[in-house]
Amino acid sequence: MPSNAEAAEIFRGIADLLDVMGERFKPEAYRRAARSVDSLTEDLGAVATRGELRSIPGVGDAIEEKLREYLATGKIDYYDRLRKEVPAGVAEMLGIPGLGPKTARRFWVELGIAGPTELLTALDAGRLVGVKGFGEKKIAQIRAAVTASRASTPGARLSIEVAYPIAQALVRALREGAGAERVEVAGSFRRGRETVGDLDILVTSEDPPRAFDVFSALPEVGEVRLRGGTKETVLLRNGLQVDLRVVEPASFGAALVYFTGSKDHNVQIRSLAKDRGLRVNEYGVLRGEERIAGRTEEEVYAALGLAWIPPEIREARGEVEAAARAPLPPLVSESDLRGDLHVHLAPEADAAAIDRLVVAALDRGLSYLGLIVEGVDRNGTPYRLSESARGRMKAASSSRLRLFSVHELDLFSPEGRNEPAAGADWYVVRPTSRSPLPPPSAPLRERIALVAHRGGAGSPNEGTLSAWTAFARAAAAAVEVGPGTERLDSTGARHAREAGLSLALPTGVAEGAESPTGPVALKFARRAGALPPEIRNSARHAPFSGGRTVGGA
DNA sequence: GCCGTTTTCGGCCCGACTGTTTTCAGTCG
Repeated sequence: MPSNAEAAEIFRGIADLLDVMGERFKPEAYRRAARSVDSLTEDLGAVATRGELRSIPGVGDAIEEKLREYLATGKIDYYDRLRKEVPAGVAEMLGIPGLGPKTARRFWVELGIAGPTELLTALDAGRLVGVKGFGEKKIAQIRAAVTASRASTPGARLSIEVAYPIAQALVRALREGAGAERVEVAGSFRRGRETVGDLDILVTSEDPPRAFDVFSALPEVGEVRLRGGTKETVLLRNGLQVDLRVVEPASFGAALVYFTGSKDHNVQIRSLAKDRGLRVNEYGVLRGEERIAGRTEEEVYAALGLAWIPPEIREARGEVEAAARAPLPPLVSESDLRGDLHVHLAPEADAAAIDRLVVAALDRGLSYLGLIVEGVDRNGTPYRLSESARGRMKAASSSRLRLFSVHELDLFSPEGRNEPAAGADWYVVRPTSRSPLPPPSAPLRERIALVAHRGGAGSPNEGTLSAWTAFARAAAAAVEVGPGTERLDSTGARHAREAGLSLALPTGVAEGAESPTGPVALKFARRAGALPPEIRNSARHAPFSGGRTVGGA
């Protein structure tokens, strides 16, 4: 069964092998194609059927040919031939930090070292001593790296909702302790990718060494990997790598653009700059030696003739062309949200918990909440909100904040409930089987607030996603976006938008001020390019009432 | 191998950091 992920994986394998063989530009070409294939919202097979493989960024004649071969046969002959030329272990050595293609090739060709295991043996036998370019420190460094990469799993990425509180804590500590005026987390974290490989933090500071000292002394920090005049790299105790860079205020915007990426986005704006006789680097936009922009991101984009581009969509998917034509329409932001359709409280939540929730919701400027009073929890155990909490709901509901009761229904479960029970204002439904999903009954359809995904671990595959969005369309219901396996990630959200569905965003209001749920859900929706009118719980839509959708999409 | 309203051929981001070096190569992001 061919899959987009497998095709991308093969391309990355080809890139690694070409790297070792000393090719200059082909490896990047294959990696670019791999990234594009990974970010598709539909199966390659469907794209191929329409004859549109060439429209995928980074796919030209040669790679289109290889994609067709892969779809037809499940493999790519070119890859198999490369693998015969280069031992698997040689490419594997690229995974060792600090060891790149040049070194891997030298080990293989000059010393006959064909993998991490042989490398370790060679190190123990002292075979690297006296080899040109390998001094004492370099040898020690390689030994440490090869040992460490065997112990840990290199390249492991952390989910953004796990990284979120860590990033918040580091930012707070830098603001308070290091005298840093501006502190910003850049990189894929800022772009709102589902996972982050490391954190890139930018600060402005009069005294970089002090900022580094304060940072290295934080309890989260395990070891300092390297420290220069402007950059420090540390490894947190949990294994996450964090880069801290000190930037002057006049360059802060340029540095933020540069380190936010994505790589493909940066390449695109650089080549645009070049066309205009300009140069872009992390210090600014330069005409000759003169810096014409750099303090803010807006300034940097403006100097290139572009409107400011939100970080979440900087993926070289047409956003640069759009920003060259006109200002981009504002993506959904926190201030657009008017309510939450799907609030979970613990089963033991009492009347006081309702009161706390009301305060939190009013603090955030929300005007309605849909509270789950009955449903099924993640383990399939029936869930029911306590009597005292349910009793308090009526009294606590006011014209400033309306509280609605919501039933969660597992559709097409063995018990097979596809009919609304009495006593709920609206319903959150979770399709539990794959296609074909029969559409909901008419009385239920009227009162579905949103559809939540019920998947196993990881993102749903395209088949599941399609069946699920088809069901949501039949129900005229919004689909929920955000972290966790019961919601759509940004790729799923993009798919849903393309299918014409509106989205529902959790606010995390019941989870406390530190909860990553709301901010992460927002990033996912923005990454999918969602505008306020497409969000069911934005100001553009009134809440459900009397069993009817008001202003629904 | 990809890409182009200034190119169908000749480019392809560029600077920090480290280590091994007498001026630079490799790696990384």
